Amino acid sequence: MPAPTDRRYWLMKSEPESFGFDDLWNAPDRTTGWDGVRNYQARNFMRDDMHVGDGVLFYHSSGTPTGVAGIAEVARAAYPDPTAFDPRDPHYDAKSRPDAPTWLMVDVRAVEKLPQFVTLDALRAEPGLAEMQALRRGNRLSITPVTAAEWKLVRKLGGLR
DNA sequence: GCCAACGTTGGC
DNA sequence: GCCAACGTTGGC
Repeated sequence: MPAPTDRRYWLMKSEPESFGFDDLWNAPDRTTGWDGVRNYQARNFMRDDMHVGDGVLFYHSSGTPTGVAGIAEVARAAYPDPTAFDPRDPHYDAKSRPDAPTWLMVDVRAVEKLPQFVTLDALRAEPGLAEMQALRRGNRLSITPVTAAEWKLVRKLGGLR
């Protein structure tokens, strides 16, 4: 674990129809590999800024409702995403090679269930979250940084202290 | 280096 | 299903 002051926070999006927070909670070791990221900004966050122990807001996108469903953490730092090497995989990318991987992934572990699901409406209604990157208009990044203040507020909205 | 076309994301 | 927003691609 990094020192508390080094800990960073993230919001990571997943579509609950394919993999939701409950799926993570029920997974072996409550952990899964976050594969399939094919966006350079998101990759760079994983490669350059994510550390084991960082906090993760597990966000359900395209769900009913959308919002933060649970608390997770980074369980393994960035490593090559093998789905990019498999021609049969929907996330296959010929330009990513095992000797020079383009795409990376991290492992994420569920840590706490939220007593209350934090809907997108609830996030938008909170003045302290007005600047949160994931809420900015037109944002499509699947991984975005969250400040320590935003992290605390979202936890509080979810019924945690 | 510009920029139009295209594909994808994600809220509604 | 629609569509705004945005990243990527590729012709020039």
